[in-house]
Amino acid sequence: MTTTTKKPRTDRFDPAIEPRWREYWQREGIFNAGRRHDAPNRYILEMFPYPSGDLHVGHLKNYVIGDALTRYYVIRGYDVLHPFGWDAFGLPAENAAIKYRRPPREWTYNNIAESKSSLAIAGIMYDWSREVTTCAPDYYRWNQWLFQLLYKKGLAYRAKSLVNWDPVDQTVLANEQVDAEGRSWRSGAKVEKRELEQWFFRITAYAERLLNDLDKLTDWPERVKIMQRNWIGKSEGAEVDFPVAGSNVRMLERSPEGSDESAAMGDEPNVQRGNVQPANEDVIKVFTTRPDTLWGATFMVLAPEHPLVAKLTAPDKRAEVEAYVAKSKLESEIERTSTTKEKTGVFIGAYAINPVNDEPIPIWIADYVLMGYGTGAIMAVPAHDQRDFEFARQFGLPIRLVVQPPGQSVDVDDLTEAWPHDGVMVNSGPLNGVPAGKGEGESVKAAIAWLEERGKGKGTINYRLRDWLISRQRYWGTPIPMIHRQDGSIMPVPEEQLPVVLPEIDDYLPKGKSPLAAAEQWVNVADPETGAPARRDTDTMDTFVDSSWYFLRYTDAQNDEEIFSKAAATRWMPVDQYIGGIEHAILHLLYARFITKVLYDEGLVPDDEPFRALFTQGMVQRRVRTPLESVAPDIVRFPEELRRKVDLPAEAQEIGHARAALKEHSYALEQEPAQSGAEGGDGWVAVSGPVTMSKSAGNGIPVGPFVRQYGSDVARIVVLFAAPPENNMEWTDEGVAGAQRFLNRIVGLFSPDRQAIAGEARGWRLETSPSEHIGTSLQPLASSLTADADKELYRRLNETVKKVTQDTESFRFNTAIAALMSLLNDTVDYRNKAGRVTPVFALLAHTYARLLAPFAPHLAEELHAWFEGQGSIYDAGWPAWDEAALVQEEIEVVLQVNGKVRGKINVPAQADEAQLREWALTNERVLSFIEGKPVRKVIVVPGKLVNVVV
RNA sequence: GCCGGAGUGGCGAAAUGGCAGACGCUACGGUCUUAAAAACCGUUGGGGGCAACCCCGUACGGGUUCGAGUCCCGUCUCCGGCACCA
Repeated sequence: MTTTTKKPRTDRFDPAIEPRWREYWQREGIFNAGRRHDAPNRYILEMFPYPSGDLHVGHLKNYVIGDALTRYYVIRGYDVLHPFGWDAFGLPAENAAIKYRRPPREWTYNNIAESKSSLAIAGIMYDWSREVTTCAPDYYRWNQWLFQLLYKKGLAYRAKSLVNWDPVDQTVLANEQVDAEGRSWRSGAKVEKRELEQWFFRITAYAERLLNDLDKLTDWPERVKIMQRNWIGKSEGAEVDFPVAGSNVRMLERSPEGSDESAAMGDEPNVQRGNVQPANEDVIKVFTTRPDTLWGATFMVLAPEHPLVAKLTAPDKRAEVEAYVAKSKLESEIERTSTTKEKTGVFIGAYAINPVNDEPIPIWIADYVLMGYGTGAIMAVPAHDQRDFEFARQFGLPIRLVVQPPGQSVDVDDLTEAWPHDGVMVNSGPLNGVPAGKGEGESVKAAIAWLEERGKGKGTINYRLRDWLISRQRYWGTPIPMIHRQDGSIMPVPEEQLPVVLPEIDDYLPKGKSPLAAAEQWVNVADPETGAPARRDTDTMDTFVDSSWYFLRYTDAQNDEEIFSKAAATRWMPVDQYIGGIEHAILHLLYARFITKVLYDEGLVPDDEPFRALFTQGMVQRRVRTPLESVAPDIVRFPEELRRKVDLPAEAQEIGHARAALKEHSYALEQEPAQSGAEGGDGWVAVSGPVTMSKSAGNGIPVGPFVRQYGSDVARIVVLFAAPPENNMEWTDEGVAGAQRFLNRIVGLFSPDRQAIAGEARGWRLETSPSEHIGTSLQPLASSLTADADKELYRRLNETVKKVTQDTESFRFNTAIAALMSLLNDTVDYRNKAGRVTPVFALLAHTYARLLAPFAPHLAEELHAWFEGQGSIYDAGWPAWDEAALVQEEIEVVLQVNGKVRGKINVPAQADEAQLREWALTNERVLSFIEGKPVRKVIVVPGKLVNVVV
């Protein structure tokens, strides 16, 4: 694949042309925002990356998509904002710092420099004057300002929260750092839940708006919106107050004689009532989506962490309860929420009073009830909830049917599972006979009305969304700009003292609290009001805070007076097109929407949604070739001579063996590719399926070397053509060769004619009017065309302009490029037959360069220089198709008999229905398939087909 | 378990309800070359036929329609998200 000739060949795409154009674009500021003041705006944005250093071609995909769109809108005459920055705070820098004993800052800025140079080499163009780096004080200053804004608005608060605690390393762990057995990834110690004071953002206050406004986002992928809806997890129901019973209550029991009675008869509940004492002052609030089943609540379950557990536990149960609480504290989230686990729980020796019938019901604790959802307490209705049913069976608790399944009588003893479906209410006092359901006149609404009338509960809405825990006991992040005063109160660092600069420290290892706590000089401050000794908050912010508003900072990145000016935000926001990975479908996008709404409520941004359109691109994958031995031990037995060159037929059996063994590990057996010059493969390797390009998989192709050898334009075509951009795509050598061939063919077609094309163009030069939306029109030439071949090429050109335009705007880059390939094929044929440069061919050449501009920008600019000699192609305007030219004079119409294609005829395009019908019914081939049968019906679709039904 | 999405050649994929497989890759045959590579030309869903052509074919089973890859119902498989969420 490497060319041995040193001189660039004029009939091939030469990557050596690229650096010149990159420098030209940079110098001329072609892609800087604000270049066309009066033109309409576009804000195109790729999710900013964590600066990981050298980029590989997999990283490039995201940027290539954004770059293609940017170039498309620039050539169409828009004023485009296409900025870039770095999500530079975060754990990897800290881990590297711990490992290499160098400041995270140094490591981070080195990586930024490397990544930036990769982007430059690839010719991905940004307005670098707006670069944003989140670890720079002039950025995180505004992060701190934002924190204080939320604090002042009551949206930032401090509360205790359960976190994963590694008792060996004395540190807090993220959920992802705890394995399935609940052990720390680093120390291997059993992780505990520990309660710590943490900072939260009150995102739940925006839950309803975050949910409802999803409907406004018509240009977001449906699945992302669904994921956000699920995450917010709205459910409607009721909050019901269960008073706690005093002493002297008897447990709810099933009466022996009642067990075989049909519960469907609407009898009095077959239970005995205890002697109910007046309730003590404690009330347990319960959230339920099925308040109509209250009459079937036969016990209550609290989360082990529920605050009332300690208080309510009977003295004789205390030891047992405390043991259970301690045990569940040690369990990981994964263990605890495993659905296959058997139900466990402990009776705490206390009773609650069911408010609908004053029955005492026992209170249990169980880990299947989560403190984090609803109120951390449930009423258990075993007949109609599967979890409660399992719990009741496990511990012999009573089950009472209150929803009668339609058309069958049910004995609760025979139930094998709960009945969570519709039916008719029974055993439910005032609700008896009401249909079970959520609609008007149905049980849930009736139950809520009943509760509200009596002050025993109220209809309510519950969200699964939790408040956002933003404090981290970490070094490499934005310091939380708060001061803890002597009296225990907390106050913001005065605004004029911002930023609170992250101090330099030596030891980044967390030790139970933030590493910042060790920076005594930094921590100790004077109380801004009293001058008394006070201490800074030593936690840093979650990096998701940094990334929840960076797109706003781009609109006014140099502003050191405010976070951004309202005018700048109004000019550019919302982002017209946001591009990034699906992995951010929930957290980042939800947080960014939340912060934008907060700023909107402050009157700082013009729109309460940040991203008008969202595109989630697929990843770049590549197969990994590894020595056989490293895949599976059994492959080692593969005879040595077979791992070298082999005689296939003779050794087929062994090879088959190896192949089967490899398949078990999802690998394929392949002969090593021939080394250059050598004949055939000289050994065998195991080849994995396509896996995402990454440093850890070792299958990334570095951007720099690739671009120097093949060219950025080749990389772009590979990535954009191989598959629709939302799909994962496999990077292969064959794909690279195909892209190269495509560009070579373009150069091969136009290069020899460049002077003639430039000369031919003189008379009817394309108009260039950048501010015009539609671009330049192809029409001027149309009327002068006489030859059929010329007319056909002109039609194909217009057809292609239309397709490339529409496909580009709708992210179908693969089909846009396919259309360009197809037109190229036709044009090569045309040029060979014409034998000279005709006006239509020259027009095509000029136009083709423009159509190529979003996808192979360097070559497009080179072609433009050949043909037009001056200026950038991005100021030359985008071609508009000539709609009239798309109409063919003669078209092919398909003839069908009973829906099967039986022939085709060429007819004038204007032929009307009657004519088409006539031609079809007299067509020989059609007649032969009719075979004299009577014609029942003839369907004519003008311009398309005629279907004869017999 | 719940909620989504997707199943089309050897592969990546195309196809406003109207000629299934555009475009590309691979493979095979050919031209050029001492040879190879590159480039160029041709073939490439399956089956049948000397041929003109014919039959079958978009996961599976039904349905709607003159006509279904596309719409509807059911089944299977795969992928993704959530998951003891009361």
